[in-house]
Amino acid sequence: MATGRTHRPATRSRGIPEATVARLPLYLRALTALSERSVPTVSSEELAAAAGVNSAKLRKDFSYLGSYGTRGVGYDVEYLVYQISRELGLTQDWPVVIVGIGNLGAALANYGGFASRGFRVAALIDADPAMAGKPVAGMPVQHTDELEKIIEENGVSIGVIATPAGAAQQVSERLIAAGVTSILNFAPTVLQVPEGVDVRKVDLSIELQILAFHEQRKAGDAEAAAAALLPPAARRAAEAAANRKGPDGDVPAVMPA
Amino acid sequence: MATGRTHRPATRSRGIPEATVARLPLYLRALTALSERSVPTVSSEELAAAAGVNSAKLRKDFSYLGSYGTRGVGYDVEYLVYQISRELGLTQDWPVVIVGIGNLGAALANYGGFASRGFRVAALIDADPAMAGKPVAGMPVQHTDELEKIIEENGVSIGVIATPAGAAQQVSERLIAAGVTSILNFAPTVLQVPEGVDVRKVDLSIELQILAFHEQRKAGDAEAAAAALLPPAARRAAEAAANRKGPDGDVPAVMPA
DNA sequence: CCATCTTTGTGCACGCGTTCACAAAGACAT
DNA sequence: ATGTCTTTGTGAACGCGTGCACAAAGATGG
Repeated sequence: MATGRTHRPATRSRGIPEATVARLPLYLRALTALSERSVPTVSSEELAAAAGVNSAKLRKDFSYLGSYGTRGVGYDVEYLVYQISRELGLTQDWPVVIVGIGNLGAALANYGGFASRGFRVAALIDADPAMAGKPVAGMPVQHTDELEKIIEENGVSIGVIATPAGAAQQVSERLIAAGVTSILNFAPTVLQVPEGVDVRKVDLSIELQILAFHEQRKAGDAEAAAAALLPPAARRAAEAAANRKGPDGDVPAVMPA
Repeated sequence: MATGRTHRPATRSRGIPEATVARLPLYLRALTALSERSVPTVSSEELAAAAGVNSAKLRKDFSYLGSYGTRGVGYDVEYLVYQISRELGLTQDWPVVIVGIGNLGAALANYGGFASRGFRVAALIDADPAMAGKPVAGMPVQHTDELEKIIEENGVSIGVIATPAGAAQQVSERLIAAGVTSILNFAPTVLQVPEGVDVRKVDLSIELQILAFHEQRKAGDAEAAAAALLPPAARRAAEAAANRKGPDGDVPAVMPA
């Protein structure tokens, strides 16, 4: 997957382990799909398969919420949907602001996943005066000057940062000063935030690098294992590596982020 | 942060812990910034601060790569940049295909973070015939029919899925059949993949839900602290009642993803 | 060459998360 | 009622990751 957690100092929130919280949305999605198909109950085994986790883990996760299952039968889908939604705080409306309406910010504004599940885009904010007033996802972009006013008037507590890396820290500081206490950061920077503010980061570049590491390992293993018996993918990867550009192989092909 | 890992069965790759691998790109970014400012050496303390981690953790991470530091001095920035790049496999070129050129796919295609660090967008692929040939990020979109050919001709081993949820599983199967062994999945679905294929997922909706959980907890804590010390059961009942929106309070306010 | 000072590298202990395996609980049939 | 069968809920063991704290290593100055 593509993100890591930030600043969660092992503070188990209300007795529910952080790892469990991170999986609840996964369960919720699977349960919602079952609910749409009018499936009344589901066993831990089935649901675990749908969510891609171990069934024992799922049962233990649910046990933190309470005993909502029936032995010999399974879990009531509708009831569980409600319980998880409530636990995650999705029974209320969360106004969200998106700061930085470039390619990514615009894509986020158009993303359906925001609108569903209780998240409402309260405003789109950009520092470029030329963007002000332009409609994106059926909503006029507002200038950064309005940031504090928007947050206070709408009671926004969650902010999404989709600005360039250079602006992210400053934006986060303004968001926090205005009352935001949770930030989803798409900018490739480590945000420095005060105690009590939650930051989660989504970093495409980092995810790719992690994949590259494993990819390289696979290729290397395959190579070392046998020159013969190469699986097709590894063989092609090796070829691609051999096709490397330029004979000057000693300078790392790394560029600034 | 905004991602979770998938299907990493505690298989410590080449002796480097997965948690360390996930941090290497972070260090690399901080080091690259130092390198641009022509800083020759850096201590574990300084670098850890820049990367937002504990200095002991950083030193232990580096110790898995080898002993690249000098006691009393610190780490040589350029050398470390090279070593980490090599370890992550960034000294070679990784051709990548992006499947699903909607808002998000287009944003990804335009994202600078791909072009840098050895990742090269080899092709943009979409199932919509109307998209075929249209230029996105200076590159013509190709139709899904060409998927297998593109992957094989370019030796692509990393695929990015930015399609709607419904198409993701099928796309992943085609990618894998054609030789892709690492997938970065932006679609809100759990991909079912065979052994040996790495999947990382980026799920905006899940990240927001996790933030909402903590946000609710903060609000709840403040409330509970302010109000008289109600027993947990009573408090949860009160919350449930307060959280009901509208008069039709028995239907959970959750929508399909 | 020796003393001092800085900073690395790591042994160790602790806590979280995962998984196994099983007893308890309930449904269902007879 | 009673027995059987299914599935939950959880005790316990294990392994990974984290962070402390310190000894070893080297630089630097006299």
